[in-house]
Amino acid sequence: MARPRSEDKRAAILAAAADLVATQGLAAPTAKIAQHAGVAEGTLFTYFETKDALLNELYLDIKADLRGSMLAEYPAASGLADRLRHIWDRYLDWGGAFPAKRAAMTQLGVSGRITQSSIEASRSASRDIERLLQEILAAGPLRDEPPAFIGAIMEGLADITLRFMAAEPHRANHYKQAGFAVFWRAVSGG
Amino acid sequence: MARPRSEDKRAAILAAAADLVATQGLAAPTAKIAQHAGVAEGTLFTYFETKDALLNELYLDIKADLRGSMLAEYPAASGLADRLRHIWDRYLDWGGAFPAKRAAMTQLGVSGRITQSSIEASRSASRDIERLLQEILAAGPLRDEPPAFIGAIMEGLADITLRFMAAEPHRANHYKQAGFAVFWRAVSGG
Amino acid sequence: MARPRSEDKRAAILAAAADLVATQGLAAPTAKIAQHAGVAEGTLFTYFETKDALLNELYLDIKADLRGSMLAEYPAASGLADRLRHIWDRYLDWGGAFPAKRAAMTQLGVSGRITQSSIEASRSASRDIERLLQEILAAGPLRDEPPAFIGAIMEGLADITLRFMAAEPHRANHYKQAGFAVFWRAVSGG
Amino acid sequence: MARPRSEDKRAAILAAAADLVATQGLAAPTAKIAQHAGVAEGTLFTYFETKDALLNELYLDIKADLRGSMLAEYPAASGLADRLRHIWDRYLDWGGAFPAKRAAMTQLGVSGRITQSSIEASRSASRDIERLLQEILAAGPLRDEPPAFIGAIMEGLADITLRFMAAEPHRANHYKQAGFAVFWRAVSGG
DNA sequence: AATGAATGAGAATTCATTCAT
DNA sequence: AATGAATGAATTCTCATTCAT
Repeated sequence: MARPRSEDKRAAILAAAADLVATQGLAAPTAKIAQHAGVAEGTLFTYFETKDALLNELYLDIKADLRGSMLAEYPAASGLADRLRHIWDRYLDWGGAFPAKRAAMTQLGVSGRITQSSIEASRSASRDIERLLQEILAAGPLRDEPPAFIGAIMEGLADITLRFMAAEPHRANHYKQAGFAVFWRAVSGG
Repeated sequence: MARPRSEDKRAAILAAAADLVATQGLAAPTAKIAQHAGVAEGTLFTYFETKDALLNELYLDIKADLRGSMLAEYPAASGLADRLRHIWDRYLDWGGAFPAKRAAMTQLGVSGRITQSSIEASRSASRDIERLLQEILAAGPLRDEPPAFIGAIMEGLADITLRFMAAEPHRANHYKQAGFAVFWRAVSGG
Repeated sequence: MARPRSEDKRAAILAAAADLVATQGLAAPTAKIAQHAGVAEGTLFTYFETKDALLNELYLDIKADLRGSMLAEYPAASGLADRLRHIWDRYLDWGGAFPAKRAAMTQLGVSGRITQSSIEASRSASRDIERLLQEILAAGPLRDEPPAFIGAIMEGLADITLRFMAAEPHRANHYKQAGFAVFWRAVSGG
Repeated sequence: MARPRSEDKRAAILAAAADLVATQGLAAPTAKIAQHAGVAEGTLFTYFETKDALLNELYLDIKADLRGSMLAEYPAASGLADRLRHIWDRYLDWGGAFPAKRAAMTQLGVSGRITQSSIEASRSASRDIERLLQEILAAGPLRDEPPAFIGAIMEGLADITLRFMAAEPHRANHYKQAGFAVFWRAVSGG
């Protein structure tokens, strides 16, 4: 089992899962996911051994996608605030561009169905970003906190910001700025 | 004339629901909730018309509980930082004391099964606290943001802090302080 | 148990049962019947030991009611056709006046929940009418058939007639006549 | 490519449903129907979306079966009485041969769970027979009544006849004749 | 490998009946 | 006697997973 042949199908199933988990939560039936992906019910299980396996792979997939977005065109040579701003903006842009992925990520995050090892895996792949954050903030008040704490704060503030951006689209830009200002103050000390 | 409905049973069902939703998510079966509460399966439905009704009432109940905790012994006469600190501490103490309620609240919050009217109801009951926050922060950089935004930031940062407190209990106190410091900087500008 | 005190309540329960059985079939919940009758759920069971007992008593009650209607003002001294017509008219008038009773009677009749002894009881009480029919028809082609057969034919034709009267109210009178003509030909031989 | 849906299973489920509805009424559980049909509980729902859908298809199925029986070997060239007698006999033979189907048909007919569109569908398929009846009876006293009225009369008298045939099997033949005589008089006027 | 029918263990409710008040 | 809360078996339907084709 689990001997995928077509990478396309695998991707289609993951995308369908993201969409349905976003809109219907974890209760989204595998049958619907398969249908949405354009494959047969049974096919889903040749790509993912169980529904939980699918959810875990979806989690890793989305996290990797987000990471990729944040690191693309990273201005390594710019100043501290610019680099932080780059990461922030990329996070929010990604969240705005792929609301289903973001919503699915939230669902999965609190679901209790993501295994410890998936969490570790994602976290260790995020080490880059955390190191970045840590380095950026080495001079600030959070210099002695674990990078995961700083990462969580960014994620949390970004999520809230995205929520308000979505709720009041015409003020999206305002919230994007305001959110960053909050984050910047929180981590830089002013 | 007949047996009156028992407030105890209602409370037991809500408590059981909080526990099970916290550990197993929204998929927690009503049968298990009833059993956990020490009543028959059918009894649950004499107190709550449907599972969704139960979840909504649980949501309101938990929110009200948290509000009560935050406002108890509120030091209305103290200075700004003290009052903010009171709210923060109460939030975290409550979260530490009732981890199941907190976890259930998170699950319910992202579940999509809480009706708009439940959210409104809870929000309007929270107006007090939001007004408080807003008043406290009237001089700071967030003075022009909607109180809900400020409330969400507090909630978000408090949740993250609680997560780290739970993960590293021996450093709980450290995180409580550090979290408040982050919050304070975020909203006060220094 | 089953020691009724108020004849009114008993009657109210029977009436409510007739209404609900007519509209919702035998699946009509006892709780709804009780509510409709203005008594508590439990009260129903002090008047009728079980739901089946209620249904059987309802059956007998309706049958007795119908019998009463058919025999009232019976023109014993008139000619054959007049007497038959009287019975026919009374049946249809009753069915038109109490559609719920008639519908309930139909439901109960095919339900398989009316005991043999209820059926006997009702039949033996109908002996009067059957004897009447038999006597009336003593000269006709059905003179050697069991009275129950003749009774069933009348009931069957009357039910069909009522159905068409209900479906086309403006032609109700026409069907009443036409139905009788059919019945008369069937049993009198022309 | 996968196992095709089996017409046999579908038929087995319908047959099981007919049997159980005949003996236990509409309350017959889907679980028992499935078991009786030799399939898993869930399988029933791959062939029929809901229990109501099953009941409706059962209704249509039985009606079609009966229609087929009545029209087989129809002696189109014979005289009026012969043709009518053919239809009558076929109806009674069918009812005697498939008592479960007949009983189920009765239950379904009064259940209120057959949709208007099922009734229409069946009725329009019966148009042939009704036209036949009407044509046959064109010269009689019912020539101006709607064919549905005539059809209902035949059905009603046939059902009663079947009931008496079943109750007194040794006189079955007698009732079959007597019933037809009643019908013939009723519709032909002599 | 792909399909979708088959499976049966649950899930949320309902409801006749009992029983404490 | 009257009430209506309490009970738990029974019901319809869903869904992850398996398996014949």
